[in-house]
Amino acid sequence: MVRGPVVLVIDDELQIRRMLRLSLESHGYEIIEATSAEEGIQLTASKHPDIIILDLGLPDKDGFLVLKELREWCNTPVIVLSVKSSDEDKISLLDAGANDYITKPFSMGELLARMRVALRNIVPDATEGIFKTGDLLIDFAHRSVKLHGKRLKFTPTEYALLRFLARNAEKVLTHNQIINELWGPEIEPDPSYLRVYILQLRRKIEKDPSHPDILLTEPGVGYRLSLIS
Amino acid sequence: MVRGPVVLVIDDELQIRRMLRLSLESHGYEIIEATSAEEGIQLTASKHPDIIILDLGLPDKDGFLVLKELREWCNTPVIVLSVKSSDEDKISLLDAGANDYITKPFSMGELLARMRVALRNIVPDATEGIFKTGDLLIDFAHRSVKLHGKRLKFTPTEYALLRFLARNAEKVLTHNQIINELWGPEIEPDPSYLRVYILQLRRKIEKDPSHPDILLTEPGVGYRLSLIS
DNA sequence: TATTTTTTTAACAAAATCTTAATGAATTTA
DNA sequence: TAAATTCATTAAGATTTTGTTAAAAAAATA
Repeated sequence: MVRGPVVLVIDDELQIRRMLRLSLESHGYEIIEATSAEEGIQLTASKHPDIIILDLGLPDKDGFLVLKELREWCNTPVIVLSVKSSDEDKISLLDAGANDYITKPFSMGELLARMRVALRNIVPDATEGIFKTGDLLIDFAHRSVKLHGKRLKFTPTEYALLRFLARNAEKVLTHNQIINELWGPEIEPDPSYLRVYILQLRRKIEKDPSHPDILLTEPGVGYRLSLIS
Repeated sequence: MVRGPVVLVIDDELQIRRMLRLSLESHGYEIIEATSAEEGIQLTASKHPDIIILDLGLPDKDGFLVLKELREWCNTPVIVLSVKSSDEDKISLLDAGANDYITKPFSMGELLARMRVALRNIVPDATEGIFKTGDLLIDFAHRSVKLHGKRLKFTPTEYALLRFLARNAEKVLTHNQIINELWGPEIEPDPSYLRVYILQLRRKIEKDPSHPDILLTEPGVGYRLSLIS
């Protein structure tokens, strides 16, 4: 028996969940349901759905934040459902990583079609979930970094830098690319304090910070996180 | 200079084209316009746009057929614009390969956001941006150069020179062409230190730097990177 | 508010790169 | 063949970039 794609429906309204379950199952999908943001995030981590339908207006957390949190470590397609909303909301959700945005009431046929679009556009991502190089292990879902099995602490900026480098392992990232990623395009790209952060990361993850094995300098260009088997 | 993504707008209405051109250009896109389906298909083939905005209701051909035809040979993202339409039309267009569907009148912000979604979902072609000759392999996206699978280091100028030569493999490049590319047109074209860099490259990529196989001298003219199978 | 943590700035040391110049080898020209 | 031109090679000083430290400023936490 061929198992269809697994859909995670995150919605607190029973009506909608029931309706989606019926329609989706009759189209060969397998359904998982979450009734809160927290549960939704947990199920995403544990069940690895193929696609997520996220209703806005959950009781426990703003949909925008849910998406942001998900996108920190996974890029499963997300289709956002919402009663109605301003253009700004739509835009910010799409930019936060939503694949599509559908306004209620919607036609089931359209939702199904847009799900098919999202599923066929899946970007294969090698660095999903867990990253490993040498003795360093990063678990994006739990925002945890371990060296020799021992957990390390990172400030938000340090972690953002490490994550960006890890997501682009073996790729040379220019100073500007890194600064844009961390501080946004408005900030004057002054590499001077990028160096400070690089040093701080090296002090935490390298055996000998002045002779790095993992976080390498590419002189005149930027930095690169190397993959060590 | 960074060139923005190239957008092909296929629309017969001057008003819409003008509006899109203004907005998109102000957001850094480069615009190509087609006023008919036929022209749109031709321009897609000749100009290789990064994304296509296809208005339905073209005079010469049904939008659905245009999309079908495009999808036979290319998978550039297509966003469909349309005045209004039935759910079935939407669904059949999405299933025919459209990445998104927007109903007129639409908010420019939303169109831009959905374009960003479509552009970030593009699956990068792994073999694109990779150059190979003999045992030498250059990955432009990663800025990595490997010889026998071992990564080599290059200074910014060395890399710029190697990249320029590789991008123009088998072509004889004059001293002036190379110097213009690397140091800009203001610099007095003195070939003397181009030689220094050529030597440095040879030392890194050639088996026997004094009898180069790859980076060849064309006496009296310039240099050439040869392709070895 | 006081304390701690994190971010940002600034200054100097260290390292890498760029540029120049000088010399010998190879090639072309007279 | 000798002279002239072009090319290869080396090395060293100048310049730019990066590493490192420490302290001030800002933000978060108690």
